[in-house]
Amino acid sequence: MAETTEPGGPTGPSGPEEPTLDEQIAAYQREFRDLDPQVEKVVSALGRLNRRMNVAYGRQVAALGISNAEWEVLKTLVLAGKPYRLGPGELAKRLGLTPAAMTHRIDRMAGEGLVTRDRDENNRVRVIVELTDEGRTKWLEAMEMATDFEEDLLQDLTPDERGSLGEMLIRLLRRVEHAQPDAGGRLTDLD
Amino acid sequence: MAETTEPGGPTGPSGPEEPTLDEQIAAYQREFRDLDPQVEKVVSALGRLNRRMNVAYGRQVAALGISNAEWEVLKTLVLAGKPYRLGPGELAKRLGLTPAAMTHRIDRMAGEGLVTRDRDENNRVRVIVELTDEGRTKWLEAMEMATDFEEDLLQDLTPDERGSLGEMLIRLLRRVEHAQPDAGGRLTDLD
DNA sequence: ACCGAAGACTTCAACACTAAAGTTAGAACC
DNA sequence: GGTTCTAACTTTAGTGTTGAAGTCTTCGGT
Repeated sequence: MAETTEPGGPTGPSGPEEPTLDEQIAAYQREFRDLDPQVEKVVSALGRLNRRMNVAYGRQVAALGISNAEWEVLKTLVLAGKPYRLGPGELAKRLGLTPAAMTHRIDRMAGEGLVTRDRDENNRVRVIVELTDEGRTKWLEAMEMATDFEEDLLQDLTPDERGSLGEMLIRLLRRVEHAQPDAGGRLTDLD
Repeated sequence: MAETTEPGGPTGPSGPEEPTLDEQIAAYQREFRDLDPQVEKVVSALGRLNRRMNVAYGRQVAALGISNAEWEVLKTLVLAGKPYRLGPGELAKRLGLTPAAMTHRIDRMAGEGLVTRDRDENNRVRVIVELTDEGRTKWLEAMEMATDFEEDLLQDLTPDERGSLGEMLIRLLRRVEHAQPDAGGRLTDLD
């Protein structure tokens, strides 16, 4: 409830509250002098936004009976274009996973009928993972939900604002990609 | 030189390449008509940017001998303000973890001397996790690296641009928070 | 052709997280 | 004052991921 944390009385049965974004920035400034609040605002908002969005995506695809992880695989295969085929190694690289994790994920998805796993005829070392029709249908359903959600998310922004937001994000992206040439980028952690 | 099954001829010795952001959007438009490229640009850039940033953060804190996950805990405790104390349950809620995961994470961090774990004197059901001096020092070191990185990241943006970027992100954040009142927001998946 | 080396995936052991059941201290009630 | 309820944390079982070792196909030298 909208009650400020009252120190002193044994009033509050509830603990401390999660800080809002502004409170968080104020707290950092208190604890760490050398901080540009404008920079921190952008970075913190980016982080929070992405976390919330991932939670939202996760819930949506869960309604289709697939996990966020599986959806990522479907997206990657579709992005590869027809005939929607990639090897486990390539998939792993694009998804930022180890080959071992990829093997297991493909196992699962093949068991669910979302993809097939076959050896390459011409080179029997290689394995080919291919999207099934069912997998493509799932992708399409997820994509429809996702785009609806994304449209709604950006609803408050004018076309001009959308354009300049996208342009600025891409500039940031370029900068981080230039500084970090993707050398074995494992995601140590989640968000 | 067994070429990968590549439609379009023996183009190159290397396999298919990871799509750039523009290629990705073009591919989605090819596969999925009902797509606003401007929206997709914003969303895709957001996702990629966050992924790269997390990899970067992970590498930086790894240099200090801690994981990204541990850094999150340190940040949360510092944000709580002096005397840098929170219960496992509250920590779990703020980090989006289950209490079980929190127990184990605290175990580890207590073993490393980053936090202490004690029972509350007044209420022996509760446990208090408190940042140690060493933990606070780690946080400070990580914070210095992080802010340097963030300053560098935003270097190409003018102060006006930074302001409007932050403002727009906060608008998006509000929208997603309004739509999703954080009802048990578990991160089903990472990225 | 044969043998060694490299590449691509899989298997194995260890670790981290989730969901659900279990434990224990404090509160509420009669 | 004892029984039951609730809250806060821990333990257990199962899933998913990493890093390292293992397997099997293909390539390159002699």
